Amino acid sequence: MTNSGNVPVRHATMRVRNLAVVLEHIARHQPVTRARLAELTGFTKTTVSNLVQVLDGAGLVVDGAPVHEGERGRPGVAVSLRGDGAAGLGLEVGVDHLSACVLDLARRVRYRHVVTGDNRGREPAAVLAALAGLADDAVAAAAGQGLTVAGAAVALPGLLDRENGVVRHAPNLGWTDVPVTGALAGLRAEHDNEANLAALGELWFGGGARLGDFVHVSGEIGIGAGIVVDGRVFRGAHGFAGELGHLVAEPSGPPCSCGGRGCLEQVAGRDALLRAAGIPAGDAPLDVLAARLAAGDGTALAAAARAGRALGGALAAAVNLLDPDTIVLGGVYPPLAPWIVPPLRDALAAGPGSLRRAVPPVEVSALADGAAVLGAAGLVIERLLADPAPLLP
Amino acid sequence: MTNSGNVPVRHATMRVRNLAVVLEHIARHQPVTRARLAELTGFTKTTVSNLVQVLDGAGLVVDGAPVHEGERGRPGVAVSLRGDGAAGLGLEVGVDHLSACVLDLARRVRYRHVVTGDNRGREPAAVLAALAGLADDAVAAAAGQGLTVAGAAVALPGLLDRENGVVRHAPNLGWTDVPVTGALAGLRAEHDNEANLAALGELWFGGGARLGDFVHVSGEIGIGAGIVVDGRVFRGAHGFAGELGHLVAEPSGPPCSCGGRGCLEQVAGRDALLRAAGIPAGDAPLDVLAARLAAGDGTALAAAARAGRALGGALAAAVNLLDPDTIVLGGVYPPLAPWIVPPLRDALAAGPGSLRRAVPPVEVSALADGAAVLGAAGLVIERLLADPAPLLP
DNA sequence: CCCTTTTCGTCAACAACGTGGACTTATGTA
DNA sequence: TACATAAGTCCACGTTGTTGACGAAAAGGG
Repeated sequence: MTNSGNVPVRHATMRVRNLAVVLEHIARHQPVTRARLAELTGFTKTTVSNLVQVLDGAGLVVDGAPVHEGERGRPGVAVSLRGDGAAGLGLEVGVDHLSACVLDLARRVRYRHVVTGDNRGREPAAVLAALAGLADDAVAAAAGQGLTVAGAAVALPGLLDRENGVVRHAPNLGWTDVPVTGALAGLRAEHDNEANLAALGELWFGGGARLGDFVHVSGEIGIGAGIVVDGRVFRGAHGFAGELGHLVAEPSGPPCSCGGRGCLEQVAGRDALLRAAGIPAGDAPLDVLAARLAAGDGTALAAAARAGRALGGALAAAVNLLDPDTIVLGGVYPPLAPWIVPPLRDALAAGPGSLRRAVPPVEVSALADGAAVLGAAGLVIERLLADPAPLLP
Repeated sequence: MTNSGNVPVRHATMRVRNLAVVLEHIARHQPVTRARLAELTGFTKTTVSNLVQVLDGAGLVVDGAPVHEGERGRPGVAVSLRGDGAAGLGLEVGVDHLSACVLDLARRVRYRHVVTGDNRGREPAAVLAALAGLADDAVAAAAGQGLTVAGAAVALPGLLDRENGVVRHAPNLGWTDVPVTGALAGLRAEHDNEANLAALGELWFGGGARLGDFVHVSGEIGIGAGIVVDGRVFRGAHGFAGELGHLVAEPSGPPCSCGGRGCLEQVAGRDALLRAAGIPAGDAPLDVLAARLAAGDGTALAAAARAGRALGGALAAAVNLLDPDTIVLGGVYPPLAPWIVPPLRDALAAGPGSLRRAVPPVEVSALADGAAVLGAAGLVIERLLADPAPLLP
């Protein structure tokens, strides 16, 4: 009976929606004439003019120089997003870093800052205070470029209650039931899982034309998956969907903090991988791992192959249940891809699902660390473009 | 970049949408006064009156007797759906039956018919012709009650290309690349997987107030899952999501037609279960199985326990990836539930996912066979209620 | 160099639709 | 019988997209 999304529409609703339509097309096609916008949207030229006028009045767009699109005829006026208009702030609490990122309405990166430092031992309040400091710096830096931060999104590595802004359980930070709402003074903030936001980062900033249907594997200490369908994140009933890390990879494998046995992240997670490869904690252990793999170290190769097989098996289950178009590996995996992907592909192809059609291609994210912050900031922009009402006077 | 759903809104769009809002509220609250509709929807009384007038003109609703809701004041006029208005036709091609079902706009069952008979040996064309016959009978029967069938949906047991109306692969029917579009003369028909429609059947007709977030396990010869989130079916990128039957239940188990090994449906599917229990093909083998279980037959009990454990393991994976609120067992499982559910719950609870919160409750569908036809017909109604435009003059 | 063609953007009249308040009708209570 | 209360309708109005005409600005042809 729950048929959400069927809500009364009044004139004001119609207006906001149509403003969003025009704004999105402007964002997507950057310098665009009103005439072209009319073609793109299906509105009449008059309506486009009116809507653009409103957006202009709100300081979101500007008229630029005349441009010549066709062969003959009067040139149109290029409408563009204002570089000094609204912006979105992305923040990330990682296990070993905090980061911030500011995007303008065209999703161009305008500011970026990362602070490394282990957050595992610190009090949640101290971490959140440091994050708020980062946010203040970012807002100030944005203001220096004439940008007004209109909202924020925070990526957190754990299961969280988005409604109430509480981190329910973040095992790798050691957080349980930590309220995060209100940590950011005076900013409308939204909180989401790191894996979900990393997937959105891949959607908007990933190499090439990433279509809107994929599963992004976020390999960190834990392993999460961001499920993107038709350009939107699939979250399940409570927002906990995509917990790839606790699928069973080896039924009689090592015990996991979740109470299970042989969970994927005990085989293919960052720490498990390093342990199996015999690499001690230290500076840049992943670089060490990559070097040993390149050098042909047997222990390291075996660990990578085992991780690849385990990932492939878990992804076979994900393919059966979620039917993604593509699989993208992110997090710590890209540098290890040459050794992990082949066994992964084998396990994936051997697993069931071959019945239906070709197994989805496995790609490797070109994004370095920070897919999640980018996704977080991009999400703020997404929300603004979809509903510019808060930006109007 | 694919941000579907952001489409220009014009006056006509607004109207249709608002008509849908009012119509849905009428369907949901059956005899309702205009004043109450105004409260429910948030429209003014005037607007409600206008919208109801349009719906009345289209023959979708009627004014009934005056009703007295409050203590004092003028009584309101009860607006109801017309019993002799539009209807939805659901059809199902099962492995051993064909069935049809007609629902009115209030989703009341107005006609139902099942023809048993094995479809495995028959030509697809013959099966589809028989189905068309059933459809004709149903349309005629509906007409006899003053109902006009406005659309149809067909449930099919296999993977299908919904865009083009082609059954890509239905292993249990032996169909491959069978076009099903056009089989139904003069009816706008939609085709969908049996598991998806059975889940919708459970949503609309299942016992009690079934919330809009659950996974419905459709246990037949194959095992499919219908994933319902916020009242809508999750289909994945190509419409193949929910293929629970080919998750690996026993890594070194029996080979499967999909090319894998130890697939869930080779352990917990109908035929696998009967085979393991030592029950030969014959009349009502499931009744035989239930009887032997009740009698304490060791072989049967072992088979059921094994199936339960396998289901629990597969569902643990589904819980991690999909985060459902509830799990509902349907298809052949309800009569076997006393023997299958306990080991299933154990395996589900032991499996990972316990980290996040309580494991979702496992419920048993109260719907006998035919959840899929009901879901199919209900889907047609859903579409009509969400967009009554085709019904307007 | 002027004139025609083509395209862009705007303006004014118009139409669709929800809103607000007044008005009528029907019921109950004092 | 008088008054309060609630349901439903009527009419003037505001908002918003549409239609068609018009002026503006460029390119090509004679």
